[in-house]
Amino acid sequence: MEPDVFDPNCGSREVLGLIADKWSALILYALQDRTLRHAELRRTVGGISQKMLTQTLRTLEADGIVHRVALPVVPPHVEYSLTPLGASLSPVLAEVCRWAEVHLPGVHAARERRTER
Amino acid sequence: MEPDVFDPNCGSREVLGLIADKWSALILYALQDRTLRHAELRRTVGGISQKMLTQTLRTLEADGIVHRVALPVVPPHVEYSLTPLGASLSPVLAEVCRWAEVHLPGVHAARERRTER
DNA sequence: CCGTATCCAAGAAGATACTG
DNA sequence: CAGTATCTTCTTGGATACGG
Repeated sequence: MEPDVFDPNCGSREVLGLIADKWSALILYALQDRTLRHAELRRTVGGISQKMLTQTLRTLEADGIVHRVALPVVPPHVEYSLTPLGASLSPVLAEVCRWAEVHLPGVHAARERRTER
Repeated sequence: MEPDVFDPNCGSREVLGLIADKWSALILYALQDRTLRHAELRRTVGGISQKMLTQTLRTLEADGIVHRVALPVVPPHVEYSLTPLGASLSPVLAEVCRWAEVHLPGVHAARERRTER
């Protein structure tokens, strides 16, 4: 039985949903090859609210993508890093982010071609 | 001025949003290196409604990712294919889809480790 | 065959305030 | 510092019916 993202009943569809949200890709991109604390992540990923950061991190953690370490000190010190599974996904999403950065002019050009009609 | 997906005011953020929806990645994946008609696309991408298919195609078209050709015949015959811009994005998203298919077991395993506690 | 229009439900996401 | 809780707003997406 082969996984098939085109099959709506296949679990890989949910996995796709994992990254088809507003923040996951950015967080994974930020965490590739480094460990960041909660506040650092929040500063890196511009515009994310604390709620969405925590929420997204929890989901990624539950799916084995992100590893969370809470040091029992006061004030709290929590570190986030990628699991091996996350490390395998990160470069793929980083590619998507890079594509967005590189082809931004192309998309803008296309949008303007539309509006000038 | 360099594009930066971490900057909430940078246009590349919108571009990311382009693909951070439920269907774009699947449609792009389905269209890589082939032309499909509306109904064929709908059959290929399992579970998509006609509304979401049309809506997503329109957005992709406006952003210069998908090319639409409507042949003036009765009954209508409409073909969708990728533009060069779309062709540059397609392999990146295909990677994401393939990752989802390949690492599905890993994600499931992580989820089960959680629930057994 | 392909597309549009409308209505409706569910969930995403932001703002704010509060706790160990 | 990190996280939770609650409330409200907005968007997404599905169902359905109709039109060229």
